[in-house]
Amino acid sequence: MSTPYQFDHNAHCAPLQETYAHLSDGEESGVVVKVAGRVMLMRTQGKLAFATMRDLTGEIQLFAMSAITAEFEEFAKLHLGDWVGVTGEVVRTKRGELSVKVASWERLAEALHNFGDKWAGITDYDLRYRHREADLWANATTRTSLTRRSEVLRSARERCWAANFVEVETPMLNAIPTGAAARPFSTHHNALDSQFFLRIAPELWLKRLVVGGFERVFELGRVFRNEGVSPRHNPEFTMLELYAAYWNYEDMMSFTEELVAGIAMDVLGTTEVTYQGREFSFAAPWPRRTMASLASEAVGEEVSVHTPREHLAKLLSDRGVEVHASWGAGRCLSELFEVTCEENLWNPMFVIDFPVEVSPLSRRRADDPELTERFESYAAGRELSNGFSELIDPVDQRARFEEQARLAAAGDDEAMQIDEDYIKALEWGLPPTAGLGLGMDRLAMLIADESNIREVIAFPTLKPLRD
RNA sequence: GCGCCGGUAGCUCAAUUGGCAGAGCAUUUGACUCUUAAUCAACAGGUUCCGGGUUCAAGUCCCGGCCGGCGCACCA
Repeated sequence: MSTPYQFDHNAHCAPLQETYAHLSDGEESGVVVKVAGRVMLMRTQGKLAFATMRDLTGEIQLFAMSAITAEFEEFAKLHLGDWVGVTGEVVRTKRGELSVKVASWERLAEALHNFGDKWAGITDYDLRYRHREADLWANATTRTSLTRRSEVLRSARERCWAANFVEVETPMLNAIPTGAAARPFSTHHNALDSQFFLRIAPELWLKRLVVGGFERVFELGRVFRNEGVSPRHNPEFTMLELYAAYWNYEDMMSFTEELVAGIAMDVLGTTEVTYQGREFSFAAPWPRRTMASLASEAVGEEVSVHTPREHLAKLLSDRGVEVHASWGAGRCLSELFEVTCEENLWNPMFVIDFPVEVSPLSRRRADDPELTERFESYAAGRELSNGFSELIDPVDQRARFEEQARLAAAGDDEAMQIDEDYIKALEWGLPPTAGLGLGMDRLAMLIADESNIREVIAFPTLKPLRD
């Protein structure tokens, strides 16, 4: 059966429901519209048929009568899920349901599979994730969560544009995977006969653009990390990274809290959110606490990056953490913070002043060179963003990279590699600059009130089926 | 990668101690001029994820594999 190549629809369900809310039972509007969508339910009754049709915006009933509907018998045999285009008058039935009284109709496409049980929908995770197109019709929460994600991305972009950040794109195929501590995916370019890695962060490229004179840049894009899959981790995820010349990390924290609160405002109309049954507020300002003070509070004694390394190591092993020989006091303090504090940080908060040992791209604090001007924001027990005053000194940067290379040699497969091109870029002069990386999937989870990252990713990474 | 749990009709789910593999919806056929998950009647629908094993008998017990959920690890 051939189907049309085109259909001129001129109305959507939800606006019709609104426009004709005043029609009383049995009243006819006299207005003919053309609507299109999928048949979700069908109730036939002899020479009448009632279908529930859904489009992007909502649902409306299609009211067919053998007396006035062309090809009535065929209409009554439509399958659940079939796409139809319908021309008819907007009426309200005697029983009060706003309807399009079908004069003529066309089947635009046939659905060979249904969209699950018409009451329970589709619940099987495997089916939902592998065939999101069906899940989207079967489950309203899938539609709202993915829509929220889209709105979060739109809001973030518009707010960056409004703050005079220029949107740029940097390479995803990188000869050296760098800018974060993570294991990369590798691939091969045939014509160049070269190994490439999918980027784990766009950070160094973006700072090179600042060297080049773009004072404010941002990139909203995918990064790839070859690590575990969990309800909070997808191998490819979306990060907003931005850099502002002449700012320090204090400026960037202010921008971050305003940005996130603004996104919540744009998408939800409020900064007060309920996540998994617990409330919190995105409203700025967010508290700023040093890592050392939070860790001290948690362990019940004063600790800092200057606490003897062996004492920090003991506090860690007391808590069941295996301490590696290569860890210095800074790494130990950072680990101590993570095991004692991280998951308790429910309300949005900035954790600041990270040890230089775990921050190879951050600028040292002027008053304490063992610490950096670095922050991470936390909400609902999860890291949401990471930012710092950028290290602009090429000599110090080379020393940091060399330290990373030593860690790599000692078996740390997430340590960074030395990037000579980046050091050369710094030698041309990076002005004082602050940067931010914000995990957009995590933010979308908070906004959409989803506990699994896959619910805010249309097609999450799954193991291919094989046999 | 490790641990726990799960996989039964297209979808949602049953199946007692190891004892004939079932229901609702969808599909097919029929009835019905105001239905709302319409209703009523009937037909059909199965490699119980895959492969071995134990047993008179396996959806159920054992071993291996595949895929998924959750937790841990890694990480954002």
